[in-house]
Amino acid sequence: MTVKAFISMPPRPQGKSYEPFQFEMSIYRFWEENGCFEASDESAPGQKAYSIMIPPPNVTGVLHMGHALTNTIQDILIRWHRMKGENTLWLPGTDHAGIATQMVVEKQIAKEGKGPTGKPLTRHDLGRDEFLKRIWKWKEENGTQITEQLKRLGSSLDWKRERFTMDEGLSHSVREVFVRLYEDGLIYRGERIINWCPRCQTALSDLEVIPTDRKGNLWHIAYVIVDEAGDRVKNPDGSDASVVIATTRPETLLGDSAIAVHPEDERYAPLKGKFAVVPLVGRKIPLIQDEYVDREFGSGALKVTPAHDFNDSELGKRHNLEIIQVMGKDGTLTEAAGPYNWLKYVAPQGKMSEAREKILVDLTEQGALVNIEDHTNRVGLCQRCDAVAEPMISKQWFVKIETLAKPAIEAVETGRIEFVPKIWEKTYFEWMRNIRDWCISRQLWWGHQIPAWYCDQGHVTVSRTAPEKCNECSSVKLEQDEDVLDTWFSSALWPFSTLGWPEKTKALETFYPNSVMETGFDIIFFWVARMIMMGMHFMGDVPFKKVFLHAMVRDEKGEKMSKTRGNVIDPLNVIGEQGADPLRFCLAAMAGQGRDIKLSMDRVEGYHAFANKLWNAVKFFHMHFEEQDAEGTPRLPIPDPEKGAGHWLMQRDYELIPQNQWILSQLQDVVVSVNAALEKFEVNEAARILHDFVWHEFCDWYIELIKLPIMEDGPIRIQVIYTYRHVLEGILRLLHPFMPYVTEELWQTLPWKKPVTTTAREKAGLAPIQTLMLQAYPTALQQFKSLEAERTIGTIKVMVEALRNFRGENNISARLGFLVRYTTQSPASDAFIRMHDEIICHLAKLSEIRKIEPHEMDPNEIEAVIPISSPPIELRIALKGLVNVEEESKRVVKEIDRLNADISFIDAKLSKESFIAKAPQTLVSQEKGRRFDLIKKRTELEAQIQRLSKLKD
RNA sequence: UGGCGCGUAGCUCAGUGGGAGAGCACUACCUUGACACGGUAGGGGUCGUAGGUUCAAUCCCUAUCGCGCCAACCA
Repeated sequence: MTVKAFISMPPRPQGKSYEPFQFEMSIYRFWEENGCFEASDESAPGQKAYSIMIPPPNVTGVLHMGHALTNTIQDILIRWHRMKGENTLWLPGTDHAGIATQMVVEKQIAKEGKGPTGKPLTRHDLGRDEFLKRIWKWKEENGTQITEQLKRLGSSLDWKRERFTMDEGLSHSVREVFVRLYEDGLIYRGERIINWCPRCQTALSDLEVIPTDRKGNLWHIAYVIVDEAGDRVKNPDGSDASVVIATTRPETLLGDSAIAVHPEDERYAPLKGKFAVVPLVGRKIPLIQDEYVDREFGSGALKVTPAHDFNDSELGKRHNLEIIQVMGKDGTLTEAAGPYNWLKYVAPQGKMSEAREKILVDLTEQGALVNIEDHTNRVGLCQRCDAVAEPMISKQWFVKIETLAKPAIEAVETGRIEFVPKIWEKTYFEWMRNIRDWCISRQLWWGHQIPAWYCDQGHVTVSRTAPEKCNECSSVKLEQDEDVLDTWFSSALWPFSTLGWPEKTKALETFYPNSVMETGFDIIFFWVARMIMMGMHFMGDVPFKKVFLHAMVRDEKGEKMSKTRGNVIDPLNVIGEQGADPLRFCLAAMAGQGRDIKLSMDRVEGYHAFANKLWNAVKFFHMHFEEQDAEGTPRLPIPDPEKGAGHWLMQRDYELIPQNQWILSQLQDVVVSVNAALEKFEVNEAARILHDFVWHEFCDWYIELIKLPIMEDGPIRIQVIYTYRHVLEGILRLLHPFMPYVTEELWQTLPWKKPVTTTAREKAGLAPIQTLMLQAYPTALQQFKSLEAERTIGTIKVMVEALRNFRGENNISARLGFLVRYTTQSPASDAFIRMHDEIICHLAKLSEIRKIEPHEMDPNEIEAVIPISSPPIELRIALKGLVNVEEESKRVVKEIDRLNADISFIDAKLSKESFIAKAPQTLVSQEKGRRFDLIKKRTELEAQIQRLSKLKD
């Protein structure tokens, strides 16, 4: 087998600073061309498989912040697992998005010309086949936009496995599922009340209707009461009896088939068995009694319109009422509306419909309209077009959900599927336990056409392929159902249809169940629940083991970003300005569980600065590693540590200088906590730990700590270079899932890179490749843990910080080095300073630090005294010519104030007997020890104040 | 109506039953040989309010206010 070499990255000189646009695109190409994203259908022996299916974005989609967040989180998980050596699959794809896509193309053709009636062209003018061709064409031309944008973000998706919900394979899965569910009696066709969008002209599922508060009116309308024979019923006072009902939709009265009152409502007791007359149409309808009616609302009487209201429909069934369909599918009233036929019942927001207006005028004329109130009520809006969706009786296909829901509920109850954060399980159960049948047919053309055929006798034949004759009567005059399936029907199959189901593929065996489903909580019902139901039913196993639900990205005001609101922050603009890595890191850092993300550009900029910081830390390495003398020869050649710098260091960890031991020790803690955080999906915690380590430990302290030793000639320099190199490797690997581009770019510049491979590469006969993205994710090396070095560097930090505080508070120029003398009675402390005097001087910018014995001290010299408790040392700085006594007094007073506050706080605690008695003993003695140190420090500072004040006199 | 979440520095957000943290912004000093996209020092919060549990509460419990989300059959 010939082994193909990898396509190497074009060499690039390292720029002065972090400029992401210089390299992001070419790095992505480098990864993709070399097949770095590809998973293997079969894992190697002993190798774990890890898989995530992308929540397929709409083909019509444009990358928004929600996509950016979800894909960043998924990419972090995927890259982390891939680096852990697992056979990792992240499968890309897009969703055909029925209504959305159809609408886009309909708008397009409407602009193109006029139809035969002179109106803009519609899909009906083109015909089904032609229209579908147009959509496919649109899809070929525009459907890659979103995937290109995902690439820009750095998403390491296995593009060779990209799927589309209407591609051949997935369409095959859809038909298979439909037919099997039909055969199992879990899909049926029936006439039921559904939501209808008069603008989209299709049925909608319950979920696709958004309940929205709208200001409107409550119209009170009087219905005359008659008896069986049609004669008017009189009140006791002799007047005509009537019932007043309140409605928000007066036009529906045309379809009334009863008036309902509460059975125990005494006001209406005399009217039992009587009838009401619907105004305008004069229909006689029964007065019924039902406990559903709320006596407190309005007059306590309710008009019942079974054809156009979900509750009324239930009432209608219970009381066997007539169903009168007065609202047509086209947005106008039907023949059943009599004289009002053809009037429009749809209206733009804020306006009254033609039908309603006419009916109100007529009601007023007849004197039936007795009162009008302002009233805010909730109307259902079509999720796609915002039109008011009307409940309507219609013949549609439904999925019988109860049977499917049961195992899906159990899967979560038993913990076979775990929601993260767990809080969402409650939401899931709540919905699943009250779930209603799912209306899956849509009166659209773009989608999976329902595999049901009708013969001229009206028989139904459901089949995987076009049948030749009717199953029942063998008629050959067959026509396929014109409707298509709800887009979510095909999405529900995504975890297995994408892997080749119903074929028993190797990929399916390897990657089902998926490891994680990462998505937004807003589609738990639309998608997550349905995937679980379908997965349990068809695969007999959960579709995924974990559901990780991320927060919602909102704008700076905390409002939901949406196209209609026009408050969308375009991630591509952010990437263009700041780079993909800063955006990713920001989203990761803000993805705390249980809180919405208000995106702040300031923070993205902050992470840009972070990337730049990292960039410069690598630049510093190169500067020293490649240092040359005047003739251009390397200052000191550093040999390649054949088995890696880490191995080299491990061999002689006991002889490393404390700076090196310290940073290696700290790195182990970071490795442990980052892995632990990722395990718990706490990407924000992992990001925080890495940011703080890189900036505040590695850059702020380590680099400063080794600036002197790295200049030395000889073994110390080599050991520093190796340590630096090793820690840099660790940082870049740890950070890679979060900031893939900059870490790869920087890693490529480093010496001693080792090529690596994957199962997929091996099987494809590809050579190992030099890339950071496939290097092993760091695991802790306990041997590098050194508490002693941590103590040493910790002590140095304390002293340096005290001296810096002295300098800062006294406004001593950073360039002015001064002499510090110290006194101590502890030989160990003395030795400590002698050992680390160079570092201390360098970090605190001192000219010198030297011991002074008490008898050598000049009693007339005015000194600042800085007491350090551990090690027990007093640092002394001659003030003359350095600082003004008043300034220093102020600093010391401030310090004493702080100490006093601390001491009284501790005293308050220690003086309480209950504390001594009940608090843990370790805490009590710890507090006592602290008090002792603080008092000692204070005594010294007070003496200092005494001396300073004497001087002022 | 029910369920849930949030309320911590000017802003955006971490966090914890034992003296409140970061980034940005702010003040002062520093263009120091990685980095001014930087460094050092500093200012700034009674952790929404009121009770309770506890030796100890920003954290746990209860109530309350404010904001937001979700699910609902009040026409």
